[in-house]
Amino acid sequence: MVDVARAAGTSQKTVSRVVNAEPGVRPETIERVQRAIAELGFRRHDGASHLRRGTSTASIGLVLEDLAGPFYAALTAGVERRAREHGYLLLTGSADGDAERAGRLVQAFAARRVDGLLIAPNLVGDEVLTANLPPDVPAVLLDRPSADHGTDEVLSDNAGGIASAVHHLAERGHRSIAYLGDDERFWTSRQRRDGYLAACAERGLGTDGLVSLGALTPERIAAAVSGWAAAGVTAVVTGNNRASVALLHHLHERTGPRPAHVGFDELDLADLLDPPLTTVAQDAAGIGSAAVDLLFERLATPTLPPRSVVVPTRLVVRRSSPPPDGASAPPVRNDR
Amino acid sequence: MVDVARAAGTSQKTVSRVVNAEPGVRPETIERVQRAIAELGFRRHDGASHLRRGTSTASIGLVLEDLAGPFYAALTAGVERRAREHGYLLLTGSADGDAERAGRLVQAFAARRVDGLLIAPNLVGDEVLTANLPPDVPAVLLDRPSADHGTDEVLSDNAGGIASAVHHLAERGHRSIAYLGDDERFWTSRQRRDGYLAACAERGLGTDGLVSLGALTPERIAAAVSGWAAAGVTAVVTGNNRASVALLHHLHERTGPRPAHVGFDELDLADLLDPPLTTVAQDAAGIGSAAVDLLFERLATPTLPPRSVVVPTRLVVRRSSPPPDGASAPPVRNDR
DNA sequence: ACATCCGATGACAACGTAGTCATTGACTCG
DNA sequence: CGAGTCAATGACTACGTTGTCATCGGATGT
Repeated sequence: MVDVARAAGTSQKTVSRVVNAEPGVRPETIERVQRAIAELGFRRHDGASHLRRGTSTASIGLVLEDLAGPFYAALTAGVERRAREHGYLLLTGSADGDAERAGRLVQAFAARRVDGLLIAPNLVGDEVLTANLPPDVPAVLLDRPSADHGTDEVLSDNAGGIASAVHHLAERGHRSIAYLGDDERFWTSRQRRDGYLAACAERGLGTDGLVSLGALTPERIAAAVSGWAAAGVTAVVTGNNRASVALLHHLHERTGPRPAHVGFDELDLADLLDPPLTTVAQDAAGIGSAAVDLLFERLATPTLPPRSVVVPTRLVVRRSSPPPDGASAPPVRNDR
Repeated sequence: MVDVARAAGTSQKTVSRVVNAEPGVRPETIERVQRAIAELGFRRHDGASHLRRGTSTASIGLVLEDLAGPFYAALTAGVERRAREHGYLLLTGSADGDAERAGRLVQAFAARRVDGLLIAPNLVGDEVLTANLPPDVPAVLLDRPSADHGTDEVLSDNAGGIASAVHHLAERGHRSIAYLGDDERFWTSRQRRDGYLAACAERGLGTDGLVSLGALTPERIAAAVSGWAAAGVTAVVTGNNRASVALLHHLHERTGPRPAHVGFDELDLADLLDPPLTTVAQDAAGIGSAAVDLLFERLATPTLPPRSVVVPTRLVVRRSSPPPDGASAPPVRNDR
């Protein structure tokens, strides 16, 4: 600004006025200053401006597990869109399963004076995570609960989504429904398993020996599926898209009767599979924008009590979930 | 720092020394200062530090078309990982097809004094884009060429990738190979079409009436495919994953002989489709990390001439690209 | 005992910007 | 014609930090 002022023959303060479109500058002065700005290629230093004004940086930090997954990508897109609507910029970082890395990201974001943090890595333990959250920066947890519900959180309706899958299958006549979940370290994994158990209990369906949680190795899946077949299982619910894909791979490589299948998480090509996969679609972008909304509300009113938002899921019925052999025809369409 | 200094009974400068681990502070003083820091929850203001030091902000800005797509998500993950390895933070924003929005993002990033820009939106016209690039911030274009090659760029081997698809099909005995591409506004769309034309010419294959570029509406695809069938086409190459999916949908909903099909861009579930789709896989993460590498090289040596990096593609042969009827049958490999 | 040196520390300025307040000069009004 | 008003502008300072240089007290050497 000093250079511009010299070029325009004014003071630095007048340049500041022109840059910020403050009133009280003669039109011809504005003109001179703007010409000097254009000539010198001047651009205001936002950091210095924020420092002097004491205003916020108009930015938020998003910590993810891994940007490349479809769920996190859609979530990030939702966050970014809503943030941009408010004129905020988005800083992103992935923890990649490393709690220390997540902590460093949080520290780095806080040091940059982001206005708020959105925290989504689901591999990092609750204790580690909440212990590392700076107390002076508003944070919203995404797709994971706050340890003591002392922080705003946005969750998918995991239990309800799984329940909708179970009810859908039960209504089509399935009486023995199994659950294939991912590693128990994931909170969502445990949560969905519990949703499955609750829905089955509500329906009076047995679940003994029908739950398999753990790493999604081909061996484990083969063992689980063959055990279930022997036990008369006619339908399987998978707890996330990695489990769905793993089960699909298994079924793809083996012959024999195919259980009905509903997968949690939408798959991009679900309707091009054979058969098209019935899924419980999560609204990842909705989770992201809801989190940004919570954050802005807290920025406006810091005294708000911690809130928890549950984003509904949507059951997308396709053809992988027909009634079991011998059952009556389902309402929507009749397969096999 | 002033508050910390008061609490620790030192000067603010000594706090600065402790915070930056500068030598020449008595251990007990360090101890006192650190206790005060912990008590007050002090955290250094990185913005002020950068301002005073005159150093860079250790951040880069990434402008995308749309974060939610798998290509951009993988690209972003590659960028973020490499940036983090250098201790840099990543600012992201989506243009969503709006050139003005892309321009605003660039301006906002530049005002935040990012050290460099990575520009990937492929819907924004070259002229608009390059006109809006600030001359004083190093930029790398991703997956799109620089108008006059005056800027560093990282491109996928579009022509080579398409050529590998054409050669693969030709070697399996196809003599009439069609090309289904996305809207001609996309540079990659034109580029890949040209790659197809060149490869066919090299093989002596005709292409008259075998090229269809445009919006991927069901009507257009149906018209193109039925025309091609009449013309004796036995294989189709699709120019991006949206085209692949569109063609798959069309083939899925219709009966009759199925042309061999190779799709540009990997699909997550390509191997679960029926038949599993042969694809030309792009290394999106590789494009991202290569772009970051180019950027850091330019930051180190600003006088470097503009460079262009081409990231190779990889042909993933699956079962959707068998020889035409009448040729010998390949089980999994076996050509022609 | 005195000069010297050195480790530890603090005072001050400056990075680029914007808020506060004073100054200037032209203009209006009685 | 003098006082008052007002628009336009600039001088100065502070935001939180770090580089430079000065200061201070004690230990060392002769």
